[in-house]
Amino acid sequence: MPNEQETERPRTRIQQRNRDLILEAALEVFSTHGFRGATLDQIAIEAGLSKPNLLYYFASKEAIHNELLSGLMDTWLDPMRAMDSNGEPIDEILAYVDRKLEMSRMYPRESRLFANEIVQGAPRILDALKGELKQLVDEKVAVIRDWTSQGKIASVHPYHLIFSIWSLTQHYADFDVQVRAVLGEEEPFDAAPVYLREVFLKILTP
Amino acid sequence: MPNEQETERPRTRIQQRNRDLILEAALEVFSTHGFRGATLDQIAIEAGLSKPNLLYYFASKEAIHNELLSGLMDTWLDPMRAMDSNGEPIDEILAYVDRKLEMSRMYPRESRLFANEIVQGAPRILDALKGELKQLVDEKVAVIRDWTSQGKIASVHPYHLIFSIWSLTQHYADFDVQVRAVLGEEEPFDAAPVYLREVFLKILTP
DNA sequence: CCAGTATTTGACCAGTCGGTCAAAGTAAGG
DNA sequence: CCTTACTTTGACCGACTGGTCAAATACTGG
Repeated sequence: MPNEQETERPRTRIQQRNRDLILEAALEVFSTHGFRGATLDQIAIEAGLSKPNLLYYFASKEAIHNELLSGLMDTWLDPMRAMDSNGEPIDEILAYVDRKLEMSRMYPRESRLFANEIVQGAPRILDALKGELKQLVDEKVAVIRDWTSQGKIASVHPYHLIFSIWSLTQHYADFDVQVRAVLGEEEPFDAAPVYLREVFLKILTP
Repeated sequence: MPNEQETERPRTRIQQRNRDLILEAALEVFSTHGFRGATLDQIAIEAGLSKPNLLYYFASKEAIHNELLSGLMDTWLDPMRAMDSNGEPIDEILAYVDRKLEMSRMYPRESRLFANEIVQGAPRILDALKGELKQLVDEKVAVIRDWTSQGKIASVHPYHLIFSIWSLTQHYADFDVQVRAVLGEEEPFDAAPVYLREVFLKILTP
């Protein structure tokens, strides 16, 4: 049984392929219906496998969801980790905004998966938010405070600055339907990068 | 049968009270689990009524959800409607931001109800987004364009300006759990109004 | 080619889902 | 007080839920 030891990677090519198929399908379904709204049957159909076959590779519905979330958490925080405390402050933050927006454009389903989880109270990743996430944010906040005190960027509340970046970039993935409904034909991601760069430049310029 | 004609208001006090109880309970449940993740049994328990009794007042699960959404849509757009094209441009926009943020603080469940619906593809309110919402936004965008061309506010993409306002204000309701996890003890809504006012002042100042 | 292992699935299970219905209970007006 | 309309509910329905299991099938190394 391949799912007995969750920590080690699958061995065979079949296991690798099917786990990938399942996670891909699960991402699709979980991101559009939330955890409780998603069903194993849906995921099975989407993956082109039988339901018992899903449960041969993963112990439970929750196990699939957990795998997705924890696997994603790392990737998701990469753009923030890449902020360089030795770089030029404004450039570093603007580059972070760019990376984050690009992430939303490339991986909207991943963004919505997190959005669903957090909007619904984050019952399954609250620990990661209070731990891993908070730790990284605290670290970067210290860097931003440093930049502020050196007069390199305007004096803004560092935590809320970060919330702004998350909020504005993820909005284009999470609320994509609404944005498109309002814009009509116009493509959201055409003007968004330019607009956001402009906005954060104004916010950060001392 | 009180739910036969959906357009007219309930007559008796009992009907009024029970419909309110149900909608209140449904708001609680739908906003934390999304449409598919919510169950009638949960809503019934939350409302202190039996499940068949729910369905005596509302035709179906979807009818309850629809009633909530359409009832909310109006209230939700009020802060934007209140923008006065004859007022002082920057004041008007900043006041709109304030009202919107206050809305998120006072009615976080309503905000999450919409967030759930839209993140999940807005299958039940897409028409309202493309119609009512788009119309109102288009109207206000025209006003903003006017202000811009008069040099009263900085030249920013009006649609994306509005998306910013929605995004930043609703973030504090929809992602409340995450914001609190990162901030620790600090109360989000203490600094948020000040920060947002500061941000939009910078964005709008010509 | 064959034995042993990895993979797949049909049949099935108990619990829950949204929803129905007839019957019982309650309120109100004359 | 009694009729009539409104309200409530226990019992129930078929469909679906996450999950199990034994048997069947495919794959692999020797």
